[in-house]
Amino acid sequence: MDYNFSTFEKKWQQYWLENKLFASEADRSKPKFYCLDMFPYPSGSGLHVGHPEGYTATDIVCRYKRARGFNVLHPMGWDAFGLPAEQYAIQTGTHPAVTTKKNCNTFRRQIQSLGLSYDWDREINTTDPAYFKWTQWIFIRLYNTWFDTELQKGRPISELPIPETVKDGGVQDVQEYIASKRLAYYDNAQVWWCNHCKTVCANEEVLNDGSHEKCGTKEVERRFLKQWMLRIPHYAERLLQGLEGLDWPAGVKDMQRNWIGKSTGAEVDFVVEGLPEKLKVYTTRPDTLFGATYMVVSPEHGLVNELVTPENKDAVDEYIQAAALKSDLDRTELAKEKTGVFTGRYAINPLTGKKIPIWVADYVLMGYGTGAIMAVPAHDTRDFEFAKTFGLPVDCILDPGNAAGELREKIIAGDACWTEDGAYINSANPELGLDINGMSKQKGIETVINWLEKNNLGKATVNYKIRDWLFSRQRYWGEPFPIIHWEDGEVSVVADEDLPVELPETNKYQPGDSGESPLSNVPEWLEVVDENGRKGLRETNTMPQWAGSCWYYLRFIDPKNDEEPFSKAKENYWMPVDLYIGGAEHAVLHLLYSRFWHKVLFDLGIVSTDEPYQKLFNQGMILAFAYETASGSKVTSDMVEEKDGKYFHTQTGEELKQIVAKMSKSLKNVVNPDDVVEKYGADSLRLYEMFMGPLDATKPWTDTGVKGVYNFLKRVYSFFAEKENITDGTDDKETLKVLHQTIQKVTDDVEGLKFNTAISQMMIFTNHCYKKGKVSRETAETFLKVLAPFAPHISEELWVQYGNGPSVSQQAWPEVNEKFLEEDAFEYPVSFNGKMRYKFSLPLDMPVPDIEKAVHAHEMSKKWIEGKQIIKTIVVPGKIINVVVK
RNA sequence: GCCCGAGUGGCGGAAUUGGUAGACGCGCUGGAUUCAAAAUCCAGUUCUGGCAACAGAGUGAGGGUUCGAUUCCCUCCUCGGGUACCA
Repeated sequence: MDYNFSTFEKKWQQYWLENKLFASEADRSKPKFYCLDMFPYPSGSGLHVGHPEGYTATDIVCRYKRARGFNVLHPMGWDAFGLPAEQYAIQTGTHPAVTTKKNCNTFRRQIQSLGLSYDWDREINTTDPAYFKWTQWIFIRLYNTWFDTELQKGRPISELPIPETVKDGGVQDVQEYIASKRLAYYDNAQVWWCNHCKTVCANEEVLNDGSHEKCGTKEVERRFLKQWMLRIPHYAERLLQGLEGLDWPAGVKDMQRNWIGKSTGAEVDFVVEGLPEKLKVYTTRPDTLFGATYMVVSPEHGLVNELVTPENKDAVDEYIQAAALKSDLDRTELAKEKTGVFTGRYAINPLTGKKIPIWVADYVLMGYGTGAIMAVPAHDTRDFEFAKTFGLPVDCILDPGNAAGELREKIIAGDACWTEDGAYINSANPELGLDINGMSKQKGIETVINWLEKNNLGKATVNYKIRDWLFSRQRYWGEPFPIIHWEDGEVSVVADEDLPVELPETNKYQPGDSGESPLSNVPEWLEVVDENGRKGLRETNTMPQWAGSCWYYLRFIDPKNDEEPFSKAKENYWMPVDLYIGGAEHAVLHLLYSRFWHKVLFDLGIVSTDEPYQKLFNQGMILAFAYETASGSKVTSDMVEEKDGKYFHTQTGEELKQIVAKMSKSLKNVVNPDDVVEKYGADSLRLYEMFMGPLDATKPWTDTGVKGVYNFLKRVYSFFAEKENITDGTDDKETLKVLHQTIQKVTDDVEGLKFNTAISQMMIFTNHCYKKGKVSRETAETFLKVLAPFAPHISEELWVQYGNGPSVSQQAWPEVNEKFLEEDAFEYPVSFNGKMRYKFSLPLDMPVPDIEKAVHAHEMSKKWIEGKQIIKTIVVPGKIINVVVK
């Protein structure tokens, strides 16, 4: 019986589609399971083999869950706004919508060719006005929400209390006050600008090396532009706390915690000589205040002009200008050498009463804390470097004790820096009633904060690294903001009933050099007039690509609703997402943004859960083998030949080294899923993607590996399609045991997302069938039910060959019968001093003393016991026997 | 620098409340089938020594706990990911 997958794979895909076998509706009588894939950006190059990895995993889980009686929601859609389609439009004049539609069609065809059990009636597209209408609707909700820090909760802007002092200032002041509290606001912001893409980008889109994540060029710089921002830091604590109850990889939680960057410390006010203003600093080490020997303000600090004395003005101005011209990249690249300049001004250390100089230096960032620090060079490495560079005093106030070893003397002398715990020295001022000498770090911090608060010089403070989210782009192909700027300065949102604000037709997609969006070139769209004849301009920025993916999981619940984003009853049934699988590259941004929006919607009573994604799993990257010469230069795969496990250049004959690298066109090692489906079938592709290794591991693709699973399916087909192999009788004990072990193992492994070992168990079962030659029809059908989630096409095909009606996908999952797994004897491995020497079968119910006797008397034991003394014998029933001899 | 994760045959990988290291697959070797090849089926395959029985070594390196360690603890090395003047 030949395994001609191509004769039936298409047939079954069509059957599933036409009969809507995987469509689901909210149904309270059944338990629900919402299983979500991170939806793709439909690029022009089509699916790569990384996509089906996660999709197959969720598909197996969904098919399994259905068989277990769950009502499964398993949707797919397109995150289709984005730069490539727009770049293509600039080059060719093709409207991005046209390109997008074409790419979506390719993606849909490719995904459907893998037999994935999506409910295609729920397909969504972020670029569809019927979808982004609601993205705009949510933006309006963000705009009309403020965060009540007291309640730690977002509330409607109509509930915002306006202080009397603000009211006294008039309407303008009230409007400004309200604007300052909205979660979405419009402001002049220093932002990253990419000269290549002609748009701003978020901080997080600019990589460490100063290149833009999206285009890879280093043409990014700082600019001041009017921008939309979202106040995500208000939700920092909620976003941090919310992680606790989630079933997410620990690494992703760590990365989010890291990104939020909570730190606790204190704000301290320093008196400045000759100025009425105090200089406020933030420090996590208020305990080291006795050691503060100078202060630093960032070049952008608001007080710099007051601080600088006339004789130092030129030098400081020059420094500030130079710092402003430097990109952040330059600042960090030159991080090894600290720069700075003295303002000429002194502050007073509140504990020592000493005059300490105030410097300006760019190692202090304006965006964190108060933009000013107290410098404790003896106990902070950055301050230490700075102090050494500029010859500032280093006063040690913490004795490291023996922990520092030989370093200790240098530290105490101020010639080295110590940031760990120790015992304080020189840290007392009897006049002020403060003495922390001898205390440990923890105690010291508490004591100093208490003292500062009592004396009104400072207070305990919490700080977060997370910044406001830059939420606008100067591009065409994105969601328009539902915002109008009126000629009198008022900013208003478009009324809900006037949504969506659609994109205008244009043929000029090229953004301006100074930050104008292409939308500003379309006057008939841009200019509006209200009923009173007041003129206004629409917001010409568009939303970033993150916007559409922030809430798509909610739209899947009710994708065709044009009255509301989704029905509340349906949301209540399906949420939260029970399993969310996607790449680790979204560990921070997408998942954090999405959680933020969700929490706002939760606070406003629009969704019923505080968190959107209950369980998250990251599939690993699929890599490919690549080849390089001894000097490290890469060789494309078509120039490589293998001989006896070694690799050689086909032209030069040079021996090459096999390495593992990302698939890339330049290395010519990209694997196209279409080719694999064509050659080996969809079931083989699915099975191989799962068999390669653990789902979360990065692993290299090999064609021989695909052949391996293809061979397995071929064996399955030729055995189970051969009528002579299938009997009407019953099976022997051994076969039933392997069958039920297989049900057990596959069940456990699917629950644990360990598909590779599930497949290996199915291989063991198949090998067993070959050894037996014949199995009962009942056993064969049971096996097909187990195989079906992994290789659905072949399972359907064999299922009907047994005279069953379609479909195996609608059969209940088989139950394990423990009776077939029970054993009455166990073949014990017998060890002597921990080394296994022989095996010995004994009844499982044999008492331990009898086992010991039997082992000591065993023929094979003689050799190991002779001339030695038995110290003891360890028997773990059903596991192992170990005899300790001497 | 800091925070995660991972190092197991020729290769992908399996096994962890501490209990037979190398399941399953690839590759390789031998056999059957064939005029022959492909395909398929069967057997073998951690390394070293030995015809074999068997013995010794063995999960990145070194140390420790234990009757017993791939699994737990300490020190170190290598690789991958994240992050970096965040006071």
